[in-house]
Amino acid sequence: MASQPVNLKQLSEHLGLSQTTVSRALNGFPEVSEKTRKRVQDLAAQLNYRPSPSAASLATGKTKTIGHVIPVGTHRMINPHFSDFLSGASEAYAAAGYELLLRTAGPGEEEEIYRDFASRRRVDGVIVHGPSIDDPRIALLKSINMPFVVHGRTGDRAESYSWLDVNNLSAFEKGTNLLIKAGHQSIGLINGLESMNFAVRRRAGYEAALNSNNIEIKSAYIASADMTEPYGYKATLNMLALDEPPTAFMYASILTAMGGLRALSDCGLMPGKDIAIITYDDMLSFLESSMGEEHRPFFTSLQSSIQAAGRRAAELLITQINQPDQAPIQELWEVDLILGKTTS
Amino acid sequence: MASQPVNLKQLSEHLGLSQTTVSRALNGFPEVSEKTRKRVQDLAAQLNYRPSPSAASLATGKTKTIGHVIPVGTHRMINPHFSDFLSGASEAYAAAGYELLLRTAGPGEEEEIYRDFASRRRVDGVIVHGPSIDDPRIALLKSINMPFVVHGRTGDRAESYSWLDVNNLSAFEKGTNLLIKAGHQSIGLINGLESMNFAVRRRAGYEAALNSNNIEIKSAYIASADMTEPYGYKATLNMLALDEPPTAFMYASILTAMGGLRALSDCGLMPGKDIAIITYDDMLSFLESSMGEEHRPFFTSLQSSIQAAGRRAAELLITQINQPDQAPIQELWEVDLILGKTTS
DNA sequence: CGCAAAATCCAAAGCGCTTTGGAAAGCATA
DNA sequence: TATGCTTTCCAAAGCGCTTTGGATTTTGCG
Repeated sequence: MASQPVNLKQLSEHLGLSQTTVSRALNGFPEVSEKTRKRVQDLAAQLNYRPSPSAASLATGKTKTIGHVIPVGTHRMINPHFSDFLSGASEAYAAAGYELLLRTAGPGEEEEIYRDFASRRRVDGVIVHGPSIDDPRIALLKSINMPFVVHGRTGDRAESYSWLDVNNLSAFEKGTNLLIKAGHQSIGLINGLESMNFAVRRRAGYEAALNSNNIEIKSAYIASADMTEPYGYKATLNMLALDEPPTAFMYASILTAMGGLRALSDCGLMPGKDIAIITYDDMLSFLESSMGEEHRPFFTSLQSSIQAAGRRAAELLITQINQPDQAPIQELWEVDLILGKTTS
Repeated sequence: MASQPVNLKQLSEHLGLSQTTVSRALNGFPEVSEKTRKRVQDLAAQLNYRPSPSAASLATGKTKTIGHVIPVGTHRMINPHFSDFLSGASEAYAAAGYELLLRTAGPGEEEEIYRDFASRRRVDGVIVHGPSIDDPRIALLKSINMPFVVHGRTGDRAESYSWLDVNNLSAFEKGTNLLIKAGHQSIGLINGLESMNFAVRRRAGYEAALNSNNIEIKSAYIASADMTEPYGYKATLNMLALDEPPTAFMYASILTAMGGLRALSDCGLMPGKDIAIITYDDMLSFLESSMGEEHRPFFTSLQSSIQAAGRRAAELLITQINQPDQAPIQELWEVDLILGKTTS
């Protein structure tokens, strides 16, 4: 069944047709009759003919490939948030006949990789991960004319390119307000890295809620770093050691929240009783539904699926590649507040 | 500086040389003088010339691309273990001028993807992830003549293909023996999915240790599932609810071990005091060194870097692609037992 | 039936690279 | 100076597709 690969020439000879006609039949051109199209498709399927991507892309200039450049820092760590995003994106690519090229980039390597992609025409477009406050990649990609969609967005001129983001500000404002309404006045924020745009917006939401309730913002209650479990653990321990420790915590990721849990356990504190916790939850699949039990999730959380975001961002990029003159598309997703056991 | 892309023809015209000579100069062929080679390289760098991958692969039949097909199950979850493996592999590819093509495969989709890769000549080779007990992919890849390296291995005839694996059996035997020497007779095993080859070997190591110490193997002390946090939590809770609960636990992954920690905390048990814990640790980068504090790691663990495994597997595959007639290579890595705080 | 228009199909020219089979130039030797 | 080897370079033929411009056949209609 899975015989030797067949090329267009051989296929067309089998059919007694020209390569032109066969190519057009398979690519859905109108100038070929339905009868011959059917005949071509059938034999193509039977001989297991598949067009060579190199030849097709040489002829068309399109690669049907999307590049993902994931930042890995010095320790070459791929944050698990990316894997779920990739999983979603990869699903959308498969559905549209695209493929995903993955590169990891240490600090400062990204620009060179994008230039490389562009000058070799290696990919048709890229997804920009983890935009910083005013990310230089945007200008670069525009200048080299490479289609892109940003997951997240940068500070200003966000209308000039396509992005997909969650409403981080309103999410954290919502969460903080819930804690305040429950009577908390001292709320710790275990934020992500504040050179990242999303972290800045989350902090802004947190501060907006405090301000509108006339609660003083204390820098001792705010931590910022890469969202790992150990960081969550240490930052929580540090704040609990303050003279006036927070009575509630907001976490920027479920990973750091899990570290926080470990810290509470060390201190003999019960989440939901002694300390309230709200965490942002990207719905990382390997943790399942917020580590939920049957009916009630464990964490009270602000949740939005990063996998769904990956899927949608991929779709946006593909439409943009196919319709280059179309105006940039922006999508802002609202975030759900889900009540769990970590707030009373 | 980053001007419009230049092709070979233009470059050779600039130099007053033929395309042949320029191509050979850049690809290190001996029949071109060092003087002209230098001249070619300089101008190529100056004009930012980069050969088109599609054209090169059409001409050579090589794609300089490696495929990774990661199983994602029904919920399309990419286990974070894969991300670290990918990160390591991607580093090796970059160093060797290769690139990484990522596909996710739901249940039963893998075979079709491999066939697709082969008939379209999309990649030069693939890495096989998560081999099951007697994995059909091995035979398939051999039959379609696709170079591959397996991360892990299958049951038998493992000498007939290239793989890189850790010594799961000796690791779990070592760990279990440590617990037995510390006086534990009831040891729970929170294993991975036992359709996976590595999980079978881990269980075999665990049972070997029990057997050689004349301890009865109780099926109630053994759990098996995909290695997620919630599974670790539930399985631990279940065993703790037994009439004679285990006094020690072995976990197949640090993710499940974290779930176990949460279960212990629910039951008011202190790891390292009331209950001993050893976990297999893939050194997932986002959890840092076994969630270690300053000098002493938290978990007592069997550790082996999955990122390093990714790097090495990639290297093995590349050598195999370049030397196709060479005998298959196998590498078995021993696993270190690191003492932490979770065993007294 | 005859003719223009529409429907089908095709030959051949690229796309940008590698590689085969020579040709021309440089060199030492006799 | 002529001879035979190297050295150094080149023209041209692919690799497998898409696409332009044109040829051929079929159809519609008076």
